[in-house]
Amino acid sequence: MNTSEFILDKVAPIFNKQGYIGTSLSDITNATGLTKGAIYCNFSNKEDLALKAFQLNISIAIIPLFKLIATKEGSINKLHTITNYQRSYYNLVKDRGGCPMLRVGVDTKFVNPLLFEAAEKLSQKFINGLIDILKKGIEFNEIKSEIDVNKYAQIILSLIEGSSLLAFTHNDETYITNAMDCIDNMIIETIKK
Amino acid sequence: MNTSEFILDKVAPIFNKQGYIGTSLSDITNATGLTKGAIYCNFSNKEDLALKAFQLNISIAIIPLFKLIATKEGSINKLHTITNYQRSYYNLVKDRGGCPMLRVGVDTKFVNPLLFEAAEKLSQKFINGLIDILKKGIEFNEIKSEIDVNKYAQIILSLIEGSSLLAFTHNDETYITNAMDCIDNMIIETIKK
DNA sequence: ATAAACAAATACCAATCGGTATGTGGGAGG
DNA sequence: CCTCCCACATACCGATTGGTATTTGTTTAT
Repeated sequence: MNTSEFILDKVAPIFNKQGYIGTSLSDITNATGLTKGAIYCNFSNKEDLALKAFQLNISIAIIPLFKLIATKEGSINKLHTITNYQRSYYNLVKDRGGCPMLRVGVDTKFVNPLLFEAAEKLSQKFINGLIDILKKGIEFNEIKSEIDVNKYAQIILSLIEGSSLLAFTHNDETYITNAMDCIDNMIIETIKK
Repeated sequence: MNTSEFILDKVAPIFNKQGYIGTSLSDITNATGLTKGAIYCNFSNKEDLALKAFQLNISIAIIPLFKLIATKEGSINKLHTITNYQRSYYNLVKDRGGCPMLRVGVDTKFVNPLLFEAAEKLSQKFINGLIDILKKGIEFNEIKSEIDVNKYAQIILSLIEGSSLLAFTHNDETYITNAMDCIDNMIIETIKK
């Protein structure tokens, strides 16, 4: 692990907990034990560091899910893979300050266009992935053809993000497990053939 | 409208857009046209101002829903009142930076315990209200007695908050309307007798 | 052996942060 | 008419902000 990776490893959870503006250069130097000289030798500025910290956070929290889905066959199976992944999501990100997509999405919209765009794109990628799963499910006769794929994709992601938010505001994992139960037992049951 | 109210009126949307740390005293003086002397004459400090700005934001965005529910009779009717209110929520808060409960919930957890506690309590009040509606629905034979009231309360609020988040990250109101359709057509239909 | 290249530390910068102490002008009460 | 009071403005405070220029120390290549 080189110095850049070391810095990101120490700093990514802080950015996710305190936000972009809420994380100062002294927070960063304190956490790493390095000086500003070292930070600016490895990153062009605070925004660059924050963006790469966000990428590290999602590479731990969200990208593994995308990769996991890709290995699975069948739309219903892929959807259950998502809910199953999400059931351990609370423990996965609890020490890192919660869902990074959620954090950056609300935190940076009016404050940092670059970071917000990254969160927006990731969220759109998630939606597109869900739409793709549903469309393929219709194509391969797993899912009813009359359903609005866009609508169900939005509902599923709303449940995922909303339950993640509430789980962390109340320190209560059951928000996530109950929301995933809803997807498994109600939503998937009504859309599948 | 006195000076305190004038300040809060100008400042509350800014706090909701930029967050607690992201809103500086100069943001506040610029927005109001007043000086720091006037600000600190009406509020004891920045935290006090932020807390009262949050209370103003929820008095516009969320409290009206609570009051509206109280005027309605019947659990199913109350639930539809919530989804109906939420369908105009995007336009209600779009110029104010989105849902204040969501904003403060993610923004202040590791940064400002006082503000976070306020958001946490409001969120819990929302959940308790939902639980109460569901329990009364069971009591008065509107809702199936075997359902887990806590679970459905969590699911409904997850859909509300999650769809609000996504609507604002993508500037797309349909996230909310589709999530409310889900509550109206799927969730309420499966829990009612 | 020496010089170039590099990463990191040190020292420093103007600007801004939240907050306070003092000044001031205008309205109310005697 | 005077004085007190109070809301707000002005001026100022130390601390911290993000960022940079320079220095130091080590490694590498010639």
